Amino acid sequence: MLQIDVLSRVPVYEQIIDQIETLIATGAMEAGDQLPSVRGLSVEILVNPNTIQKAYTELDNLGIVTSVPGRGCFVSQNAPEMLRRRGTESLSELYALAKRLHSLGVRAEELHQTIDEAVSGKTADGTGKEG
Amino acid sequence: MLQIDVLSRVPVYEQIIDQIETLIATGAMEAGDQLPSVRGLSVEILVNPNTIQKAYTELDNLGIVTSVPGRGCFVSQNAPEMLRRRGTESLSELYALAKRLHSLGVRAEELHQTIDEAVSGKTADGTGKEG
DNA sequence: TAACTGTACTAATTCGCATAGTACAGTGAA
DNA sequence: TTCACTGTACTATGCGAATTAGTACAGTTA
Repeated sequence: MLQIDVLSRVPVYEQIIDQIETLIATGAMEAGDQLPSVRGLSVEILVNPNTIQKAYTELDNLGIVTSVPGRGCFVSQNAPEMLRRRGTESLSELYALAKRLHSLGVRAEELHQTIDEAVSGKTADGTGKEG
Repeated sequence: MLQIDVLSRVPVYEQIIDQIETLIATGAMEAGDQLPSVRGLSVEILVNPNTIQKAYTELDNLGIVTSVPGRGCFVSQNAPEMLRRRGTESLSELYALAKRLHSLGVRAEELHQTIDEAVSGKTADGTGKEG
């Protein structure tokens, strides 16, 4: 289900958060759906249960999931709205990164083209920008 | 001269690298210009000399500056070209971030608008996206 | 000679991340 | 009730990156 890269600079618990957010945002998971149990997911992706719980707790604090002791962890009703708001707030990161690249000499046209590629899911040069 | 944010998740030595790169890219520093000495800068921005040296060493490895033992550290002749190449390579980061924001529900138009704001150095909503 | 420059070490500290283990309480079906 | 599941809480530990501290060496230049 989830793909964890232990070599990444991004902490495992953040990778879990990001991927669950993506699953919800893309419609792969809907409001009311139950997430994998803390212990079950820890076995599946070979990660300590504490790390899973840390991710779930943060998702709960973000209002994206709702944890019910004894029952499980479920996608909250207003998760899509929270995610969109979260994305809009993160536009500041895009702003800062674009500003930096532009200051380094990258043309505005290249920046816009990269946005188009990201939105369409394609790359113009085939260099594999995911990696 | 340099502004260090010790509360940032970005390591101090990376902040130093980024800001010196920006100074060169914007023309505030030119090829042949001498950088502050390791010890001098450490006193000025209240950072350990080893941290300064780590930044300088990395800038040297990137071909952006040239260190001369006994003389000092200078902006290399082909620094602008190296910076532009570095910026182009970093487009993959912009690609990944844009892809993620789009998956969270942020419209392509908002992404392009943010790029425009970053390039022009202005914000449409005045929320202070730098911060 | 003296004061600067970059460079090269070792040691210690701090902090975030992750793991390991144990324990407690709520839920729901057999 | 019993049992297996659920989330939650807590302590202890290990690890690695970042940073600081201190010392030392060699080249440059007035």
